[in-house]
Amino acid sequence: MAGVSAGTVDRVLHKRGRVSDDALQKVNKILDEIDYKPNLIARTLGSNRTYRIAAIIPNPEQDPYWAQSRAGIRQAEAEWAHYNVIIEPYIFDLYNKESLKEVADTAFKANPDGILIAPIFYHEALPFFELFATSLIPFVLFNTNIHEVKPLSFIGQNLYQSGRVGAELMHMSKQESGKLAVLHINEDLDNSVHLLEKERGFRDFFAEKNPSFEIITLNLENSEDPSFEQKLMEILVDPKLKGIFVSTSKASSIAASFLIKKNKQGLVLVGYDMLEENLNHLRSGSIDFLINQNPKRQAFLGINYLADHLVFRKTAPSTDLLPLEVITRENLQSYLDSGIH
Amino acid sequence: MAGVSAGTVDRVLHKRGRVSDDALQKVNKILDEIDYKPNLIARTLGSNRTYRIAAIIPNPEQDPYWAQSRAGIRQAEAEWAHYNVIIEPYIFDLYNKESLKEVADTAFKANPDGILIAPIFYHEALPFFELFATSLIPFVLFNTNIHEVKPLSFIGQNLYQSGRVGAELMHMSKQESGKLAVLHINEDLDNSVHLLEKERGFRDFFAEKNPSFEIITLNLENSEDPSFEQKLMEILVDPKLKGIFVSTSKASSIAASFLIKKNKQGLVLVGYDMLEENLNHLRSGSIDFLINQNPKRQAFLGINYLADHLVFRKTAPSTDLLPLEVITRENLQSYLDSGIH
DNA sequence: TTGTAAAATGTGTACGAACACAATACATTT
DNA sequence: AAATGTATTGTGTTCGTACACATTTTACAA
Repeated sequence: MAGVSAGTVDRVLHKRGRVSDDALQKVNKILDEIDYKPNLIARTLGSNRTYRIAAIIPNPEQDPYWAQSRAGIRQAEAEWAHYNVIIEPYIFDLYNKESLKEVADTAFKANPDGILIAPIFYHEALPFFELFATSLIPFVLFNTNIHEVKPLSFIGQNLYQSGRVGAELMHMSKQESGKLAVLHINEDLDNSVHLLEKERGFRDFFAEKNPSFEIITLNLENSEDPSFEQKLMEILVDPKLKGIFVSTSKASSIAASFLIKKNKQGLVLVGYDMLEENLNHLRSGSIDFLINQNPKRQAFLGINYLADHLVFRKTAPSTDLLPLEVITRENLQSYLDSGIH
Repeated sequence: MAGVSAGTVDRVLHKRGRVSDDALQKVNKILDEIDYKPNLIARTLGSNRTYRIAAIIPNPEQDPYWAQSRAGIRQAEAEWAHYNVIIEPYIFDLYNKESLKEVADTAFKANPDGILIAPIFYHEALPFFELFATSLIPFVLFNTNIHEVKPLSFIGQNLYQSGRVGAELMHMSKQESGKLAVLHINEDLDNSVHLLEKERGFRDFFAEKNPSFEIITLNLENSEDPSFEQKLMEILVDPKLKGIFVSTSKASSIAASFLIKKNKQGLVLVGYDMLEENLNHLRSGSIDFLINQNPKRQAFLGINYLADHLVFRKTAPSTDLLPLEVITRENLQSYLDSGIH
């Protein structure tokens, strides 16, 4: 149509240079006129290349939360296998910050076409993003946002709002004023910034809606700690305590088990995530609500955004904040039945 | 590899016949050995055909609920455009059963490759499914299930469980016993079967968990009906009334507006769906909870299943019951932000 | 005018299938 | 044995693009 060969059109389309101004004009004119859209199918067939995506995540065996992320990656991998997209997992130790560095380094040296990473250790992860950027390797963050870097995409949740939802649920089920506890169980100080965001949302909600509630914070480093039980007990004995908001997924079932052990009833317990143990507590009534952070879907989407970017040149959303799903006893099954939705 | 030509392999792969037993054996042996998986990309390129999907739905302009379905179809259409999948909408009158028949007939005569239908009029829709089946046109039902027919897929929700969730939410926020009203506003008798499913779930929950609640049912045919206000008022004046469970999306905001108009406060109102009006009531507090039926996603998935079936020969789930999402004031925005998720 | 390198352009094949059509093999009839 | 028909098998083109490579044009110096 433009009176030039396919080769020239190809050069224009891919900006490979080596095209005269004259030809460039002619081709672009036609391209514009016919509103040319490349056939993505033919493109992937033609280029016939394999894309490798490195997935840098904590060891799934150390925490069921991360096992769900792993599952999401697996699912995405299956869907993209047809397009010659390969996922290479790089697993680091959840309790060892140095391990993240080593693993990320290995991943980088493998020179992948894209990187998905859960940068749960801020300081250790930070230097890598420059590396990725200068090497022009697109990378996607999930679970933990790091605002300074500009990833292809971040996938997670609004933590502040998440805390507000937790507060709302608690307020809903306990109208009479009293005492509420925010419980953090976390061995990592860096990560506590994120947990504090949830707490801030939680407190803000009550400050606005019902300041008569007294809210206390309980920071526990480790559930295996000998002082753990004692510290938790101090708070639980207070008869005015109406509810507990637990800021992490693993801790939710720990807290619930503790309540059962101490035979404390009538407390509202709001926790996080659909881990097997949490679900059991939800079913039996020792946990009242779970807010679903959907680690599976987060990782799934992360791979999707990368693959779509690589294979189809689609633009990924710079941030994708997943809905704050409220899981109760009655809607639980519907969530389990519906796959990743 | 099997010592035969590509043509013979093609015949074996597609079961076109005209292959000797000998060749069949040889090809199948190799196919099995190398675990042959067709390249779906190359297949769509090679076959180079266009698929037409007929979408038979109520007029989106008559109801915001159906407007959301329409939006879901649009979104799916955009994603499948690359694969030469075309959606042809067939719109029928939400308030005219005959219209469904006419429109479905037209759709069928256009001889589409697949059909998505919201069969809200049971009797009128029923005969078409035989037609579709004998013509070997795959069809997907959404919103309303019709058990007798065997569609490629049904997409909807567990209505009984949905009622239970509504009850659970109400019970959560009103511990003191009292009276509760189930409100149906619906001009269609057939459809009321579905609403009754929700009611059954609602009642069952309280029967199990707290039988001391008295539950009454209010069936209203039309909000424009002159007796509408009077009938509703009769119930509202009862000081023991603690909450209202509204079984349809459109009615949710009608009920909320009514409460505001009559200045009734302190009632828990549980309704359905993220329609604009409902969201406003949720934000202002006149609606407490919405259960999201996700009409947009239902239709979106319906097209997806059909297109995946046609283009990639993927097997669709015979039924896909979407999660019963609980929308509150605090998590509302997160749902709005996250697209179709 | 010629030579030469760089710039610009064109050509051909591959990607992995689908499908139309040609060609061959085999059995049966004459 | 030739002719015919049918069953089986093979070949070639196409889909829309990517990319390697060949070819042509241009600019400039000798």
